[in-house]
Amino acid sequence: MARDTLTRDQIVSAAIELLDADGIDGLSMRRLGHRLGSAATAVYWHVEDKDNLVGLAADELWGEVDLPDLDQVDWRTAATSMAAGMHAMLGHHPWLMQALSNHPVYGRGKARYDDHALAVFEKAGFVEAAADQASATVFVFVLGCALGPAAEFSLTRRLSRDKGKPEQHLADVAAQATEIAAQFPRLRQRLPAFDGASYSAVPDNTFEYGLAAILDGFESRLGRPAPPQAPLSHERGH
Amino acid sequence: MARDTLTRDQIVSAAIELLDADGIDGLSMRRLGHRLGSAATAVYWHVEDKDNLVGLAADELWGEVDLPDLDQVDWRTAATSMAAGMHAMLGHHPWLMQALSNHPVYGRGKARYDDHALAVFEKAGFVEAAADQASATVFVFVLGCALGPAAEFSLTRRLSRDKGKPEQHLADVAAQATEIAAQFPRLRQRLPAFDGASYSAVPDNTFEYGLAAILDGFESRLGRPAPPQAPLSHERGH
DNA sequence: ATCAGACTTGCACACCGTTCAAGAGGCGAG
DNA sequence: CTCGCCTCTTGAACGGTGTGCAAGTCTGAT
Repeated sequence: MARDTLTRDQIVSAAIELLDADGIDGLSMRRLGHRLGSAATAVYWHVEDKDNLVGLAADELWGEVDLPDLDQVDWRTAATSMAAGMHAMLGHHPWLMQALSNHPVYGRGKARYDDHALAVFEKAGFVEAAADQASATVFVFVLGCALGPAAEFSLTRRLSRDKGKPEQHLADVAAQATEIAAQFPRLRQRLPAFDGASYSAVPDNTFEYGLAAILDGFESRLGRPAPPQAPLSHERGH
Repeated sequence: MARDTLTRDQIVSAAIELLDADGIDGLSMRRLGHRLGSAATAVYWHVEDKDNLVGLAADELWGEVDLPDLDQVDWRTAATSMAAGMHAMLGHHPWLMQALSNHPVYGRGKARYDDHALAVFEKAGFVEAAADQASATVFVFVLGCALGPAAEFSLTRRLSRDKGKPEQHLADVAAQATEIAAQFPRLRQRLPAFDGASYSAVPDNTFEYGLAAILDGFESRLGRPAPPQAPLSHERGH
């Protein structure tokens, strides 16, 4: 074995560092190679693809979320803890949302998380498919929570690359905001961030609020047998 | 005014067609120019940026979601209808998730949707910030639901570009799946799609199920005064 | 000492978003 | 009619990207 030979793990963790620092656009194979002290194309021996690489990176991070001990806590705190862990993880690595929207992640780390989540809802008393659905519901909710911040992060990174742009962008957003405020008085009244800065329809504590609401819904559902429900139409009428 | 001059609207709708057909990687300025019968760079006179362009496209689509008449239906059906409209829209344009994770969308169309959603939850009886939070909760949930399909779409598009890859990818996924199934028996038992194809932890009807659960949670919340709730820690302990 | 294989390298290709100076075309003023 | 202006388009060019490929280097076993 050559003295200085690359490792898949080395590559992945270097990639994660680059991704955390500069977002998904900041990771180029050449930069990664430079970081590793190797030629850019050396990576291709250990990893099939760039997509594959960020997939590995993503799965690595899934594996690092710590999981609650189900014998120690009730299902609701367990679920809350798992959601919080995932939420925090997505917050620390905003590029993940871009990665996940580009390429599905199947991997050991992700499976580990899913498995534990399933166990939580089985413990709660959900039977069969209901456990899958309940688990997926909070999973999907947490993902959605991460989207806004991820977009903001990505935008900020991009703006800070060419300086001078930020203030022009702020001006654009402010103009947009006042135009919108004029047309939709309810929005102006509600969203305090409407005078300039950034306007987001998602308040900061949506995660806590929404998660609590979802778990409330689960509890009320566990009390009574599940009512039959017709699927909604996914097609827009016109 | 020159006879054949480009319009912002022309550009945006052409961009949407390209995006729908080939995903976000399939939209290149040169292809767009070709489609419009112009040079690639002509677009830059009407639009600042590529990011800007897909932002406009996204907002256009927000504007096309049809909104329920709040005088005709109760709040729960209204909320369900709005969520379904958004869900369908995201399903028809899978590239949107990638766009949204890359660049926040502020625009008239989005504002219109947000405003109406707010009205729904005001009608439901949510007061002040609670309306924002409730609205944001289902918003964020629907976004999360769209992530998986979006990723799948993007992957499929990419695979079908270079042929021969698809079957190799399927083989990889299948191998991965059996390895995972061996390690996590609970997952194998639960997820039927584990024998090959694609493995997703999110069942098909998660949208209907989760939405109903969320709205259940809202109803139980509307019944009693909101309990005080401490914010969860966003930091991982270590 | 030799040979096979594991790994690395540099070059090359095709494509990308974007800039910019130069050009073309219609329109109002003279 | 014609001139100049302003709006809009163009083609070339730049620096960057992911990746394929033939050639090279190093290491450990024979």
